[in-house]
Formats: sequence, structure tokens, C-alpha cells
Amino acid sequence: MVTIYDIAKQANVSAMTVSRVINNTGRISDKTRAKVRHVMEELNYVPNAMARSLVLQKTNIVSLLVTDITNPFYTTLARGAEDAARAHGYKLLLGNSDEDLIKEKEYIETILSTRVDGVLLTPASDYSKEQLEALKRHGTPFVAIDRDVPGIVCDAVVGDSVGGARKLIDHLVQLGHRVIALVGGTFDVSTARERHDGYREALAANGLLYDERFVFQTGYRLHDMEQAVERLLALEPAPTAILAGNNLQALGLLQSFRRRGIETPGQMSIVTFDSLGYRDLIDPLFTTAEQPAYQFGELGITMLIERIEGRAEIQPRRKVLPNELIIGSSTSEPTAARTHN
Amino acid sequence: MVTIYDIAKQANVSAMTVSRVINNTGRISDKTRAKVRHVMEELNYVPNAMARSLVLQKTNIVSLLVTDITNPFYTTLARGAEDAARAHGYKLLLGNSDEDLIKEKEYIETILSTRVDGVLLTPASDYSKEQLEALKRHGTPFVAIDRDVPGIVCDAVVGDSVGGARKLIDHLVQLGHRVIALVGGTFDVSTARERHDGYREALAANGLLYDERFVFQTGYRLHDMEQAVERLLALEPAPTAILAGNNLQALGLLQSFRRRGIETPGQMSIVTFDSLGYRDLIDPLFTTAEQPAYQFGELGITMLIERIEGRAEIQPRRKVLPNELIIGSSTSEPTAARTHN
DNA sequence: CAGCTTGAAGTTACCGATAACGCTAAAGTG
DNA sequence: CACTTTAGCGTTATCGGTAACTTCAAGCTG
Repeated sequence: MVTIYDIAKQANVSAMTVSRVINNTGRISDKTRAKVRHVMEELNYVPNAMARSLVLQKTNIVSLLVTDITNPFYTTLARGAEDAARAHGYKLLLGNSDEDLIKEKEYIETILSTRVDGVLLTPASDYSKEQLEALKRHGTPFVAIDRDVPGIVCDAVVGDSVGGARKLIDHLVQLGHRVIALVGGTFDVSTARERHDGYREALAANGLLYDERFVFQTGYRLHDMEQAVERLLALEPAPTAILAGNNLQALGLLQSFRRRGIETPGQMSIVTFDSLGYRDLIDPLFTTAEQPAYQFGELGITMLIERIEGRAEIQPRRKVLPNELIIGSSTSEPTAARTHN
Repeated sequence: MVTIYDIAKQANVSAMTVSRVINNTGRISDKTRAKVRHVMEELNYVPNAMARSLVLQKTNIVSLLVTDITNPFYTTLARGAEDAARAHGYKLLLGNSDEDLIKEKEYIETILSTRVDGVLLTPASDYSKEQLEALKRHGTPFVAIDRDVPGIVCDAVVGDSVGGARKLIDHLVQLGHRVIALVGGTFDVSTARERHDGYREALAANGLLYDERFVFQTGYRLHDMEQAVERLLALEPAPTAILAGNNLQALGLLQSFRRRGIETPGQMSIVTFDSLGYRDLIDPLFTTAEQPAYQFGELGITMLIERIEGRAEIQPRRKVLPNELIIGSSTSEPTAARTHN
């Protein structure tokens, strides 16, 4: 690999002069600059970012840690993050935690070791607190995205889960639903908690009874949905609609119902958060509180970089992005007489 | 930041001993090892990967450069790549080229500067040759994925585009279609060329006439599809089916047809490559030659790492992954009398 | 013309790790 | 007992840069 010393020797200048040319610092005569530039091209020189990082104590790398990049919400978020990072001259390191604390911890270790300038991450759960504290201990700036963690004071970009849930429930109630179940994530995840809060508030606001039996805390795998549906169908009175915790849960529920010959929205309406993309091809198109995924990533990275570069106010900033109610075809008026076969 | 010297001082040993403990090299007495380990924990020491990279001339970072991570094919590919990289102890740097040579070139520059150990990339087009040669010049191993570039001899993981196109056309012909158009990428992209080859071969094999007027080379934006549809509808005889170059083009075509009140598959059948995910919700579900996206990424990274670590045979390896014909609802028998309004 | 300023470089000391080499003391060998 | 091994660890150079300081010559001033 060719180094600044090779360039220096070839151009009959010192290494420092080469460094000055590269970084446009100090004063250099046009003649010297031209000569150095010429030699650099001739030798196909490319600066070594690692060496620079070592001395500058800055890598210009930020890390994005999501639960799963194949979830369309995070895919789009990642795209927004990458675009923003690139626009600011940063590189993006990607990781998937799969909602797994162990995996998340391993990534944090890697992140610390890599000395990235900052981290944008979706905490796996409230128990991610330990990892976030590790980041704090090491002075690595980070922005929590989508979810936040009680007891951790930090920059955050989150959605309006409570408001979204209320809008969705209101919509169902307006359609005539009176028995609405919630199948969401476990309450050690902030979004799941808040969506539950919104669900509960909306029921109250609409004069409906809140009943714990109609609330399911579950994982995001198909198996989890299968189990939830099993128990859900045994409920009395039978729910006519479900608020799903996220897009994947909505999908799992739908599949499970289909397998059992229960139609959506005919026999069971489903509402949820976010979308699965390709709005005009999905059928049924979920009625959803859609969050601006791209902006989550874009804004998250922007806030992170402001923090990194000391351009942010000292106090942590918390940005709540609004969601939009999209009426899809996964909801309809409840059927008067419904039989689960 | 705490360094091995801090550890060394605190533990009353030399820095080298600390290094030996970290890397499990050389001989260390159990007592010393324990003492060093203890101090490391106490001081929350995390090794500096940059410093290590500099001396070892190895970053343990690989770069993934795709055209657009939000294309579901690349999303899944990226997931496969990240999993494989992680499994081998590598970090993954992500980039989107947007099929843009300038952007691609900028990324390659960044990649070279970062001294990543290797690159997995989808070349924007045949003109990416210049960038790939730059990689070669600098001795950075890379694996071309999905597309390859004439004149560049390198490891590659590609799909069976010719075979896929033939399967798709055969399917259309079996349904009774006789006038089939091709709306694909421009021929400076290998997959577009090969899909065209398969299209042509399949027409011949089925005794159908190949006519250049029915072949459209175009970009991947909605606007491009709109234009293609415009011209396509003016053709005589009128096509009853289209082979789309990829999933996004199929989507664009479908949208354009819908806007014009032309139904798929009723009035126009569409076949394509890859999918848009969520197979059971997409309607119409495209009849497609689906490629194993996850494996593309997984295998690509594995080949890359074998190359990086010198475990690969000297000659470049080219792996062709098979696709699978998925019969969807975007195809049906052609309507006898069709009128484009 | 001495003395000062200033532009344009060069020198030196790190940044945080690892490898090669070398040293010392204890254990083994004949 | 003299001599070789070997376990265990330290010293030093190095990776490719950059910051801070120094040097040197030319130009300007009074």
C-alpha cells in the first residue's frame, strides 16, 4: 500500500506537506501542491482512514443497530439513515439484534471496540438498559430510535404510539366494533406498553370495558401468533377486531386466521402500526397507523451527528414523529352473527 | 479511553503481556492472566480495533454495496450477508448506489480509504468496470453479486437469468400467449441482457417470432414504466403479456396499467423475477422466477471471506444460483378480444 | 542594513495496538 | 555441577497518519 511517505519521497517534500495537501490545511505553494497532487494520482494513492482515525480519535463511522432489517419499517429506516450518514460524510455499520439481548450485547461490544463515533439503535427491550449504560460509560453518543428505555436519559426519535393506538381503536369503534382484543409485544418494550396505554384509553373514551383477558403479550414469530389466536378464539364475548402490535404480528394473525378459515375483514378486522410496503398490492391492505420510517432514520442520524459534532444542546432531545391513519381493507363493520368453526 | 498501557500499569506488567492475554497468544502464567483480566474488567477496557487494524493490516470489515436496500431482493440479501459476516467475525458496512455510477465510484473511494478487507457488490452496470479495476489495483478482494461485468474476472454469485426467462416465457406460451413483450433494464446490465437472451431463446423454442419493437430497455422508475406502457399499447399486434425485467418494473407496469383501467391478469399478464415479499398478501401475486436472495448474500460473503483469508482456490469462482418458478395470479390465459381504451 | 514579520516547509512526538526479538530464571539433562 | 531448554515476560520498532513546534529564507520597515 502506498503511504504519504511514498508520496513525500517521490515529490521531494516531507510527509507533513503531503498531509497538508490532502487536508487542505496550512499554507502550501501552488507549485508544491500541484506536484504532490500529481504524484498522488500517479501512485494511485488513497488515504488510510484507519490511521487517520487513530490519531484524530474519530472514525466517521456510525452504527445502526435494528432488530431486523427485513422488517419493511426498518428497511426504510435504514435507507434514511444511510442517506443521511452519507450526506454528512459518515459511513454506516449495520447490525441486526433479532430482539435478542445477548446478540445486542455482542454488537455493543463490537461497536465499542470499533470506536464508532455514535450509535443509532432500536433497543431490544427495557433490559437493554445495561448496554446503553455501557455506551454512556464509554462516552459513545447514541440515539434511541422507535423505542426508548426507562431509566436511560438520551436523545430519542419515537412514534406517537398512544395516539396511533387511539386513532386505530376509534376507527374500529366507529365501524361498530365493541369487543376488541390487543395482540402486542411484551410490556418490556416501550412501544408495546404505549400502544397498550392508547388501547386502554381509547376504550375508556368510547365507553367500552377494558378487560385483561383480551390483552395478549407475545413475541413476533408466527408460532406466537398461532398461540394467541388459539386463546383468542376461546374468549367470550368473541372479539370482532384486533389491534396488532406491529406489522409482523398483523401478518401472523392474518395468516393464522386464514388457515382456520376465518376471513379478514369479514369475520375479523385487524388494525396495526406501520405497513408492509407496496400499499397498492397488499390485499387486504392493513388499516394502520403508519409511521414515517425514512424520517425516523434520517432524523435519527441527523440528531446523532449533531450530538457527535457538539452542535446539539446539552439536554437530550426527544422527537416524537406523528403517524397517519391509513384506512385499508383489513377493517369493516363487524358481522352480527359470527361463528368460529 | 483506557488503553493496554493503563491496564499494564495497573497490573504491573508490560503492555505486551496485556496484548497476549487479550489475544490468547504466547505463554502466560495463570496468575498473571487472571490479574490482567481482573484489571481489564475493573477499568472497563475495550480493545481498540482501529489500532489493531493499523498494525495487522486487517480491519475485519467487509462492505456491502447494493443498488437499493429497499428493494426486497436486496433487503433479504443484505440480511444474509450480515448474518454470514457476523458469523465469521466481520462487521458490515452498508451502501446504496442507486444504479448511479458516480455514487458507486464515491463509495468505492470510501471503501478503499477505509481499508475494508473485502467488498460484496452489485455493479451498477457494465461501466462499473473502471471501479472494479480500481479495487483490483489496490488488491481489495471483491465478489460481484447478482450482476457481473464483462472484462472483469472475479468471484461472482449470480442467478440463472437465461433459464428463468425461459421458464417464464414457456409458462406464458403454455397459457396461450403469442405476443409477449419484454420490458427490462438497459443492456449495459448483465441481468437485463441475459433475461433478454432467455426471452429470445424461449420465443424461438416455441416457434414465435422475435421482434425488436416488442423489446423495451428502460430504467426502474415509475416514470420509465409509464413511458414504456405508452409505447407498448401502440404496438400492433397488441401484446397480451409482458416479461418485466425485475420486481420493481413489474410493480411499475402494473400500476401504470391499473391507472389506465387495464386489468392484470385479465387484459395483460405480467411475469418477472424475484418477489416483493409477503407472498400471501400480494394481489396479484406476480408469477415470477424467484431467486434465493438470502443465499445470494450468505454465499457471497462466505466466498468473499474465503478469498480474504486465502482459503479460496486461486481461480475466480462463479456460482450460479437457481431460481424457482412461482405461479402467481398475475398470469392467465389471454383474452380473445382485448381492447385498450 | 539590522531587525522583524511571514510564508512555506520540515521535525518530532504521539495515537493504541502487535510482532519480532531478547532477556531471565527455573527446570531438565547427562 | 555445568549446560541446555523452555516458560514467561519486557523492549523496541512499526503501522499511516496529524498536531504542534521549529526552521529558514525572502520581504518589508525604519
